[in-house]
Amino acid sequence: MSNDKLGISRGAERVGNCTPTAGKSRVRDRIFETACDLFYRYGIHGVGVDAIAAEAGSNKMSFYRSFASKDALVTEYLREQEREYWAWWDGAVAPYPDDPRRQIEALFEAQLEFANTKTCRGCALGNAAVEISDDEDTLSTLVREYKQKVRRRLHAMAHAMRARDADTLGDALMLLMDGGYFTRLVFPSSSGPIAAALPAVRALINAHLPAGSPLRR
Amino acid sequence: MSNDKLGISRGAERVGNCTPTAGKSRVRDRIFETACDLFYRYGIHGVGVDAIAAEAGSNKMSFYRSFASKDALVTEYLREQEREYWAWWDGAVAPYPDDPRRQIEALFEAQLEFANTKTCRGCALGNAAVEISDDEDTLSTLVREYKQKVRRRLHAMAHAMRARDADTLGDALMLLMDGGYFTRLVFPSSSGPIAAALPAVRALINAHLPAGSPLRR
DNA sequence: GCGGGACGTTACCGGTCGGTAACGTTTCTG
DNA sequence: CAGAAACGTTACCGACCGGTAACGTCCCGC
Repeated sequence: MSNDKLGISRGAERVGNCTPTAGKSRVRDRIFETACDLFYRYGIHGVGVDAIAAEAGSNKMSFYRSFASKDALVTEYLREQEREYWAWWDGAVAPYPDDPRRQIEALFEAQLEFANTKTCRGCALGNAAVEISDDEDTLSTLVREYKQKVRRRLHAMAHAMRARDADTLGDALMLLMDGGYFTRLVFPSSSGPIAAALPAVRALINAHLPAGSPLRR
Repeated sequence: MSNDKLGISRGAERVGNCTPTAGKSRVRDRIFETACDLFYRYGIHGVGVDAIAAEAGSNKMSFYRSFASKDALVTEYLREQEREYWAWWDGAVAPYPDDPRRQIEALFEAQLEFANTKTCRGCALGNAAVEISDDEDTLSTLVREYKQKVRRRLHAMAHAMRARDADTLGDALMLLMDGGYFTRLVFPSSSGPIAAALPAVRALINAHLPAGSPLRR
């Protein structure tokens, strides 16, 4: 009777010999994924470690064997969100190398697509900025540096287009993007103002390109 | 027989036979103002009733003599924020009746001015949307109706300008405005992207006005 | 088969949360 | 002046918070 009838079905991914560095604790990953999900849905202050561990099918003690504190988990959560965000960004931009205008449009197209998903609750890092106070140093600097990086990237893309007032254009793009995330919290799917981002982006870019630019459309 | 126990006096209106000591700082008002300040600065979930009462120089018991629950206080806080917001809006718009374009620009000028204040922490109602979950019905509907009203007003102003694609223009303005509030949480004073809102607004309006419109600038 | 690491379980800690009871004290007013 | 609001103070409640100790159990690699 090798039939495993336990309620919690462990994955069958335990194949062959496990490399000592790869077979890290499985509970930790489950807890972390659950934490990311709950933090994004209910906010950092709205979820306790007990709820996280329970939702992951574990318990608080196992949680504290994998994470030094809730704060450490939150930090890791924010870092993971940033990592995924840049992967998403690069993925949206990759099909159009050397075409900064198309890249920007692709970014806002991808954002609209994301806003259409049911699980979308705006920008995780931006939402964290609302919850955390300025005196929480490690968290707030993490969020601030993320936002600064977004800004720099948009500035760089505007410059690559040879736009006049490129920084101002980049800032305006950032306002449209963050405004989309912000309004998405209230307006379901893409029925809200976020649908107007892409046409606004196109109009703004045209307004910042010289009359004879080949990028005008 | 009818002994009025727990008579919620509710008597906030000093109208009528006004006693000469009108305007005495009632505890309820002090608590409420303190709560509004703390909620705005540290978030709704970040402040407890004990801290509110203490900061107002009172105590928890007196708090619960004036408010049925923390939830009731939060509801009143959001309503007050909305009231102040529309007063601010009307004040910014009032100098330019029958000039919708100038009204919109005045709104964004006022927003930039507000962003320059030290106490600015973005949009109170919008921040609340991040903190509260969708299943908190009264709060979330309050915020949603507020945002819908903002959207309708911007649509109306865009229509009043005889803009083509007026709703899209109004939505884009909303994105710029909310993006300004959102980014202000991270970028201090008006050194952030919010400074680019006004030029973007002007460019977008021009792009939505017919070639011969007298409102083009 | 044996040791050890990963994991579950229970109990507990001090603190804070929203909320209440009972009782004094001040202050205004009829 | 007397009464009654309005307000302050202390103590308490159950629940939950982040975090820890001790112990039991399983399972894997040697």
